[in-house]
Amino acid sequence: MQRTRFGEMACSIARTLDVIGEPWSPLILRDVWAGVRRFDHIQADLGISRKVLTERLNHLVEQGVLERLPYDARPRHEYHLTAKGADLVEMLMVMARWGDRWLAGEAGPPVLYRHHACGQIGHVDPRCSHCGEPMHADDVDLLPGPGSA
Amino acid sequence: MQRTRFGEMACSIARTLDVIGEPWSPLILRDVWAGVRRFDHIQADLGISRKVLTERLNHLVEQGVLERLPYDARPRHEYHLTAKGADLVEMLMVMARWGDRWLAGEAGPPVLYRHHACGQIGHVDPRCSHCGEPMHADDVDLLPGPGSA
DNA sequence: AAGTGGGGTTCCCTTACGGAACCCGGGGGT
DNA sequence: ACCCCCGGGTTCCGTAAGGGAACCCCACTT
Repeated sequence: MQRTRFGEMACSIARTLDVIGEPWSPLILRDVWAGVRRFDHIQADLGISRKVLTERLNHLVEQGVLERLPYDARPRHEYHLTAKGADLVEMLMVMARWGDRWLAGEAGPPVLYRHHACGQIGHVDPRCSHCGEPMHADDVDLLPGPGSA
Repeated sequence: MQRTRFGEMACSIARTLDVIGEPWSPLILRDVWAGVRRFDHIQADLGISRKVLTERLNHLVEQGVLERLPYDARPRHEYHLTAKGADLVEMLMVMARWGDRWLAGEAGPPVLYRHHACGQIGHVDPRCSHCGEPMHADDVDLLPGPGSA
């Protein structure tokens, strides 16, 4: 949606926004992740306009985040996450965690996450890939990397 | 920006998008996190229109993600992350990680993250808060929570 | 032959973005 | 005292994007 294209910036956050930063895109990914995979189901679930849903789905398919798969001999298809798209789900889980903490209020979280490995309800916890200790805002320094030109 | 307000939905992802989902907002938070805290500096760094920057900053302050702090006797101020805002930085780090993996290409990541605890270059790795094992798209089941009404 | 359901297009209206110009208050220089 | 600058916005206008509803095409089903 944005007039300014973020993809040109030397910033991985900006580039990521170019793929999934348009309005509705994260919610579409959430739906597909949660098993709502068909055009009309997504449209009904989100209340998004059909026009915009078409645009978003096409963009996400072009970007390799979703793929369109037939589920019938007729021209019927479903949207599925690719590996690239499945990798975005951690971003969704982090967003959900933040909303649970800061916005859910009295009622508590709308959705719980049960982790297969331990069978318990948990949430996502960002840790350093190197040492495994927590990795939050104040735990890192930013340095220019090879692609910083 | 979105016409439809996401805040009403029983979904923490949608509610989070209501706070930081408008175009430019994540990049503004990135700038403030990285130490670019003043109106004109952010404006120049992003190339965003002054009008939209004003709107975004006001919204982020209203939502308690940023605070406006004076840095001079004159009416001069800087924007800083609140605790609520600092907690969003993990989302930025996850987005950056995804962009680094899938979009950076030959040149490599534009920014490196050095973790204070271990002093090494690393990236954020989402793990289960309960057992500490990795938590990715296929590692969880979604269950209705207390706030699911 | 008429109906239905998935999956989109098309049209029109309104809202929000982008850009540039303008404004305002407090110093500082001369 | 006068003028200019600088941070931090506000105003105005043209254009592009979102929302909604109607329409369309195709492959069955009855």
